[in-house]
Amino acid sequence: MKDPLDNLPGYVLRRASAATLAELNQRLEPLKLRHADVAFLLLIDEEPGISQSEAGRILDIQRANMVPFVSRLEKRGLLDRTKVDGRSQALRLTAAGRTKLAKARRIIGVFEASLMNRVPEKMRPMVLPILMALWKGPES
Amino acid sequence: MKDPLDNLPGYVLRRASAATLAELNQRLEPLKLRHADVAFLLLIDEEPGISQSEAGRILDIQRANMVPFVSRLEKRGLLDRTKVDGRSQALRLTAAGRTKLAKARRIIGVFEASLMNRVPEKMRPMVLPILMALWKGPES
DNA sequence: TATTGTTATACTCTATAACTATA
DNA sequence: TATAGTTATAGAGTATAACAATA
Repeated sequence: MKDPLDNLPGYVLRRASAATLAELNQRLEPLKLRHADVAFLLLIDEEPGISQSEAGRILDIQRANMVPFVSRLEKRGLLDRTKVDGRSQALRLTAAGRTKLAKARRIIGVFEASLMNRVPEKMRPMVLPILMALWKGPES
Repeated sequence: MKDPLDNLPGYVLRRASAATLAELNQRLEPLKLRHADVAFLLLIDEEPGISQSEAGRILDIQRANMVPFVSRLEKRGLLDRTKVDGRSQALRLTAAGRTKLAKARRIIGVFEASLMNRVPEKMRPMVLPILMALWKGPES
């Protein structure tokens, strides 16, 4: 039976997100990482020394939820924390974290290419602009 | 600070979905409905007498998770179940369910229009095809 | 044998409130 | 006063396994 909600962009957006997320998590399973882990590692790699709160703001993860998130990755030896003042801590990848991230990058690369590949070639340049517009609105 | 993941379609897809979902749930809050409730009511309205399992297959909700989902809406008087054979039950909207859905439809309409509105006009015809392609791949 | 509805359960993700120590 | 990190907790949402009744 055809899904009668297929003409609602909001609904299709959600289904597309859920389906592709599940696929990505499956691809990352050999590394024992989830999609959110990789996003976080990518962010730390690009902004070494970033604080936990700032990372949470960028990734839209609440301060409270960052705590177990960070400490799990720290326990696995993928990142470390160094106090920068009495409150903040600077997050940096360890060598193991960088090695892990390099592997994750390859998986992400294949995954993102596969995503683009299912879109007809003519429309590919519109994918990112459209998704950004849906996310953040017309400006920005 | 700019989000350094903004060039990854998969990541932006997830953020766009999460942001718009949260917005839709907020718009639906006065009706005490969640986005999944409305999708379900829309489906029953278009396929009256559909079974619980079949609805779950279409909406990608597991049989086991349909149980509390359906019974909550039934307790609120929005739908009813009638046995069609010893196993299956036909789902149908009640009068109250149709009234509620009519209100939800107006909210959905405004929401979907607002979604399209944040996309530059030239790209709007591509929104649904691109999202469908990301969801289900090139064929279909 | 396969399917429907069901129960029980667990895990992830997300949300809120409150506390502490620092700035 | 505002912020960073933390604790505790609760609520969605989602996943699996197993069972009884029925097809």
